[in-house]
Amino acid sequence: MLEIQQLRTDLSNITQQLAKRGYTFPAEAFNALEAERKIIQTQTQELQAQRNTTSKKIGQAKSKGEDTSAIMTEVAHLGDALKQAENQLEHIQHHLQKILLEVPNLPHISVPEGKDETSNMQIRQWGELRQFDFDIKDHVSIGEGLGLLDFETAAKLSGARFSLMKGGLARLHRALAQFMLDIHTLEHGYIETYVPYLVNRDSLRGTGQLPKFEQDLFAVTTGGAESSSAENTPEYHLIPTAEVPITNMVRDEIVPLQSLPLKYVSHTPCFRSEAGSYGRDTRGLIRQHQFDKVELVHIVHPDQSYEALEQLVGHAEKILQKLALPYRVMALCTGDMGFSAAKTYDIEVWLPAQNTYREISSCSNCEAFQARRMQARFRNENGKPTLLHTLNGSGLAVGRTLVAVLENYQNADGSITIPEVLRSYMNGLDQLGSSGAK
RNA sequence: GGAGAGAUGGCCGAGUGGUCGAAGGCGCUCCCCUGCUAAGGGAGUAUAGGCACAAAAAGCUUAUCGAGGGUUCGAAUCCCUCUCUCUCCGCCA
Repeated sequence: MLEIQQLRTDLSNITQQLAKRGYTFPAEAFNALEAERKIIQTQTQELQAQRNTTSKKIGQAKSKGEDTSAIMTEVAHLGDALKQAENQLEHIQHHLQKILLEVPNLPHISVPEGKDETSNMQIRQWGELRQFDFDIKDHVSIGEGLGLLDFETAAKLSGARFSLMKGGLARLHRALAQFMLDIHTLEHGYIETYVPYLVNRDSLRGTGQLPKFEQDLFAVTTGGAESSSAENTPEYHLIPTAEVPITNMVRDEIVPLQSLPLKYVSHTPCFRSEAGSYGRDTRGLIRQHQFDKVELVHIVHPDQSYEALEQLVGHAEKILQKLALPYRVMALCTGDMGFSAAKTYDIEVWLPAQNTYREISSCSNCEAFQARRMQARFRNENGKPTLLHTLNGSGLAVGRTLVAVLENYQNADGSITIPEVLRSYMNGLDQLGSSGAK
């Protein structure tokens, strides 16, 4: 959410900046509402002041035992006028709020301008692409070839865009998550958290998923309850990312200055409806309704958020480096960034079978955008409550990392070499496949 | 799911219709006193918004005692709904 004062005083500039991301701010509607708001609010407050002073007078008179009927008739008509003004004001404020909640964040000055991903800018590249001397397979063929990846059964159990892993593959998946958690907690100083996977609407509004992106979420109703009618809106949604529960820990809080920065990591499943992505990435583990992710969140002093963003990306990169998976870091352009982000780096891992880099992490500085929605503040140097800055990033998406490991570490016989750093999590196993791992 | 109790400022806690944004205490800040890191005295100490203004300060003003609604000229206080916490019972991985 943007600051409304900024919109009042600096509208044309803001409209211009939002246009860079392809968002058209409804300036005329906003101005009209603001003009109306100003009049009605002033009027309402005047009526309230009038009511307050006369009520006080009545109180004073009564305590002296004086007759109050004269004053009483004076305020008799106040009530209706006041109620009407209050209703009108509330209506306008609602409308304004609705507009505000749907406006995306302003891009940081350093963000490259552009319409879509073709304008994203490569920042750096890491690792050597492996040369294969055999015909490589994609992760689906590899996993199914091993008999450890089974989309058919997953479809029977649930439907499209679900997966089922077994044996060594399921374990490798777990190993990856454990490995990531250990690096982030032991080497990068994050606090491990276990969080709810079902959250309420306030939380989703706080991080920006609601009200605009409800169709991307899964909603949950209590068993046996009336199916969700308009009145009966679902109480919970499945988290699309751990960013939601983690970041919302500071919602409506004022944290002490000394506790900053807060750095949290959590491994959770994520649930996304993938509405509007029909036909995209239908094969394999890349785009699933349910996937695991290790999420990193920073809650920081506003002066430090861009420094924190660099650190955050570095922490995610570290995982790929330790796994020896080649990747590149991209700065997203204005048109490709998410709703809440002021600046985003994507990390893209090399997938040899697709002969391309694919997104495996997205690290964003949301500045005060989420904090303003959440009223997440800290007590600053002068003791004043001040909005925090929030950042989040994947460190990393576990399923996609598994895809990268399968494809980059495949052998000619269809087996997989287990990356060195994961072997201690695999009971010392160094290969999945021919040597007979079940 | 059943029965009961509760939710007040950074914290504790008083307040059952009128001058209450809220006693008192603790904590914190500043000042005074004090031959010394003690004791004492004094002052201050919520947040968000609106108006006006070039801007800041000051000013005027509104809202907020878990949330929302209601009664009333007037609500922390009365009524209704909801949320959360605690105790006991039931059920449950």
